[in-house]
Amino acid sequence: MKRLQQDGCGLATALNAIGGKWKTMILWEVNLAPRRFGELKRLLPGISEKVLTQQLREMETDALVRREVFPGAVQKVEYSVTPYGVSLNEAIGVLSHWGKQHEQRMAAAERNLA
Amino acid sequence: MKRLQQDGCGLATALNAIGGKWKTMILWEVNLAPRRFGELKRLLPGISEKVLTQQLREMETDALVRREVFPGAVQKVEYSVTPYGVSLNEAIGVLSHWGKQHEQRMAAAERNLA
DNA sequence: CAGTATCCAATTTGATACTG
DNA sequence: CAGTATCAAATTGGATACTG
Repeated sequence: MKRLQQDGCGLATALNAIGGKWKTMILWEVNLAPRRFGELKRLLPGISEKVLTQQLREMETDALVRREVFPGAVQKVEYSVTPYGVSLNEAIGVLSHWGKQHEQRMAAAERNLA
Repeated sequence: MKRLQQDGCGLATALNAIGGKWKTMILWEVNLAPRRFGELKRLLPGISEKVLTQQLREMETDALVRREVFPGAVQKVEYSVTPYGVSLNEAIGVLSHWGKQHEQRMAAAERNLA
């Protein structure tokens, strides 16, 4: 992900954190429960392994998720949300709420173009 | 702008509304005061006329901004924020706030990669 | 299982010249 | 002034095969 330029109001930082088509959904899933790599792949139909890996690595760098390896006969890696991730998820919730209130209207506006 | 698929939680709607590199800044500017096309071009260094036009049209479709033409010897077009735009701007404010609180930490994390 | 490595396609953004 | 029209460049996302 290319990072946006800082804008002095903090928004670029937040948008960088959720940039990429899947990060908000990944954050949502690991917020519900710790998830394994394969589990996330299954929960996010359509995502490729490459992209899932990329986004997880970036979120790990941003300390939104934590990656833990459990050694064993079968390798196991678990991704869980950090307190930072929890707080970001809450901020995102406000946006979701806005979207929920406006989705009917926006969808109608789109349709009226056709 | 390609629109995201609806996701049932409203987030896609909100992200579509602010999708595109410049929409949040455009919204911010017209929220401060009604702006003319040329004024926005000046206030958003680096944006091309094509992109500015596109994003304004989409925001107009979504009823986030209102476009008014004032006829005269010299043509004048003014863009102003709508109540919908105001409410979206407030939701975005929450994200900005999160970003503001985390930008030092995130910037440091980025640096530690190098 | 949990990734990497490649290669490719789709989109988005940008530069620029032109117009009513 | 306020755009349109083109063409090109930059990114991102996706499909797939392979590995420890």
